[in-house]
Amino acid sequence: MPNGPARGPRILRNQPPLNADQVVDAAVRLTHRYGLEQWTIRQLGEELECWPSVIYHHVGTRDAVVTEVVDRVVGMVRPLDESIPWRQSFETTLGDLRIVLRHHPGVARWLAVTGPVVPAALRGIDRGVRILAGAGLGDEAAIALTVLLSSAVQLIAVEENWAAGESLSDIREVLGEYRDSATYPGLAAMSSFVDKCDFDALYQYGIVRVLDGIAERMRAV
Amino acid sequence: MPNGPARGPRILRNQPPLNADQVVDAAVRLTHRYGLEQWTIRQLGEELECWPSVIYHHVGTRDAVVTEVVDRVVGMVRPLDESIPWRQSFETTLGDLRIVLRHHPGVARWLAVTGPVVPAALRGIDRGVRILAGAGLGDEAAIALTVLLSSAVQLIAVEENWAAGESLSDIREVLGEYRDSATYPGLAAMSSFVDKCDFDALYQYGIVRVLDGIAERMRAV
DNA sequence: ACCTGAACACCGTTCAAGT
DNA sequence: ACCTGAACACCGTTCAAGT
Repeated sequence: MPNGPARGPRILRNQPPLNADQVVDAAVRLTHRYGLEQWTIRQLGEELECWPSVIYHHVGTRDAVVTEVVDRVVGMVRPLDESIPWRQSFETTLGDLRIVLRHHPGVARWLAVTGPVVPAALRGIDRGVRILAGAGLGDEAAIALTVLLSSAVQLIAVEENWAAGESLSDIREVLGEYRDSATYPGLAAMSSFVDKCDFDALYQYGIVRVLDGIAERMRAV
Repeated sequence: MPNGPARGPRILRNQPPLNADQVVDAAVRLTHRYGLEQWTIRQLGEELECWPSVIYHHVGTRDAVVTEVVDRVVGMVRPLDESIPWRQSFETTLGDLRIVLRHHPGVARWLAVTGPVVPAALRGIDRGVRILAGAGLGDEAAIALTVLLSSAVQLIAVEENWAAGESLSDIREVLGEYRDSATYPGLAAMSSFVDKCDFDALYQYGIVRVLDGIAERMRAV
């Protein structure tokens, strides 16, 4: 008998040929289940009941698969509405962005790190810049949208990370020691805030602060 | 003769024993040179002329070494000054933060992802919360500081990433195709903004927007 | 206490060979 | 065209053995 656990797929493919779409579909499923960086090419092969090399044949490297997954996920976000006031349009779409990204852990972090460089994001960026420019920001629209979007995905990434609590030094654990500290009242306040864990409020607060800053800038320009 | 390249350190240690500090020192050097996530335990062993297992003996896992590096780097940032107006104090320290983090690539991203959970950051957090609370934000100080800090490290991480241009789909390359697009004027504006690459301006703009938002909130509370 | 050196259980990726 | 299956060159980590 062969020793050790099976390395390849347990069931040999006796099925119609795979294509790139099916590979990315499976990768989106694994991302939903485990997170974008929590699955391996070998796991994806098991999900598809194929050898890892088949994935390379249809899509390419792991990075290429990941980029396709992000593109799919970003494509799920409802686009900005140009027929309503700029602020309301952004609040709606950014709220929807959070919902979609929370269903696909790790994608927010990827966007924060890599930037929104997938095809599905480009339409939204174009519209976002035009809306901000039209609302009075003019040439500053691009930089303002960059700040707004990177703040949004960063806040979602922070929230995912706090919720997971996977890191070596978990933030709640570290701050918990100062929960009732009289010598460090600031840390005590931060500790109780982190304990409450109100992520809706964190996201809302951050987005509103940036939007306020942008609105003020509109008045000044 | 032994085949293949040497796996272990080329020169055997004939030196005084190592300690944890020296291991972290070396890791800080490698971080400065290559970035926090660009060196391996084996490379660190070569830098120290020791076997990888020695690192585990003195410090622990790679994550533990990384956390120590981040602590050291955060400790280099000039602390918030409580004797000047809150806004000036933050602008100064956040400017210094950017300089320090840019000298140690990858640390900004680690802070963005993991949160400022290293000992060296706690004093700064305590002071930051107290300053904001005293300036009129009261109970909102903790959430506001969270938003401000996460925006700052995120903007620095973005800047490092754009400068490196390491990712599969480089942002300049992707946007470059729309540089003179008439059908996507928003993307054209974004492309020319990214091309200019004025990172000082990006950081400054983002920080000032968030500070403006916080200042407005102070007036409302 | 500190270091040696091999070994383990993973990775992503490549490639000649099969059908 | 698409899939097989082994192999390569890495990782982080562990551990018995040496001094």
